[in-house]
Amino acid sequence: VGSRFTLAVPDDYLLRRDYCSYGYFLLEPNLWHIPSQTLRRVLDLDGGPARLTVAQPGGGSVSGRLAARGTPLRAVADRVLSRREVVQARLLLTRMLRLDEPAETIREFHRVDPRWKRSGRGRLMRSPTFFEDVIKTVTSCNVTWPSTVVMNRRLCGVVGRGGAFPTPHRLARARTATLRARCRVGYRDRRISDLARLFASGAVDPEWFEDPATPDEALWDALIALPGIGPYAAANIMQLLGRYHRLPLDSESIRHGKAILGMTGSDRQIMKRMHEHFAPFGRHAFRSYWFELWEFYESRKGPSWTWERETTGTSFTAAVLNTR
DNA sequence: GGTAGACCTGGACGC
DNA sequence: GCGTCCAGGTCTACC
Repeated sequence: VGSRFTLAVPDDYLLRRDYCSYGYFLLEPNLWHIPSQTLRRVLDLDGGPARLTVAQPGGGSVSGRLAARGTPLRAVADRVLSRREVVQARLLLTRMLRLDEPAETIREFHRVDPRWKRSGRGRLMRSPTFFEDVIKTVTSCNVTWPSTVVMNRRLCGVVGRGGAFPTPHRLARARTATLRARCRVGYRDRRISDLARLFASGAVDPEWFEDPATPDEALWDALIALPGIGPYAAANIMQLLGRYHRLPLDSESIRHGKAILGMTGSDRQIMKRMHEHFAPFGRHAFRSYWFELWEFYESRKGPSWTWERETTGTSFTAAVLNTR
């Protein structure tokens, strides 16, 4: 029997809705277990990898009830964790689930964009570490979703310890040829390797990037300077850091602008109009943009907490793209 | 300042 | 089956 611990959450927090809120929830080592409506994931802790299951009591129903909101989360590990490891696991889960984002911030978002007040959407999941967010973003650039799924599966299976996401040190030690041949990252091999070395050596200090006091512009410049990080990736990492002012616009945004918002013109013009369209939402712009996209996906695939990781990898983008 | 072409993988399509 | 084409951001070279 493994260790158990609880996690307090903000009063609006609903695990299935707030965890299944961004595509990374479908990427390994993350797994949303649909029958039990629980989050399962391996964390690489001080004493080695541990498989955690996180549930929200009362949140297991797939119906639309919001009764479980604010109920503390229960985490169970598959082995005994030291006190230090429990602290570590709490910090990682808190970052991933954004449990330290106050309910008041979400209420403010709903005042700015009332469309999401009813569902309560507003929180976005991310990775337990800044490093994983950066690498996952690189694996999502210039590929279709199924390739991103494969890259993350292989990185965890080939390089990560016990199926966990690789640490900077482990990834820095992996040969680029291994990343290319076995992890299927293609030409990203060198960039991923370089990023891992920057983190492992301390040249990139996650604390500086995570610090709310770091100015937006300085953050942007530092991100753009990283290998494999261009304007889209930098803007996406900014939102993962909780800075929602900038929109990471990609080919999906163009599709959305044309199909849903009825925009016309060249791709370049649509990009510009998208930025203008969401600018009034200010520091919540990305949330407004993202939940519009998410609502479109859910209109085709049902609620995100019913999406199968294994089939979504191949069918998801195809189904969405067929609407063009 | 902007932009053409290369980068790699996997899915779609035509034969 | 097998070959060809294409989607998808970043980077370099060049204007």
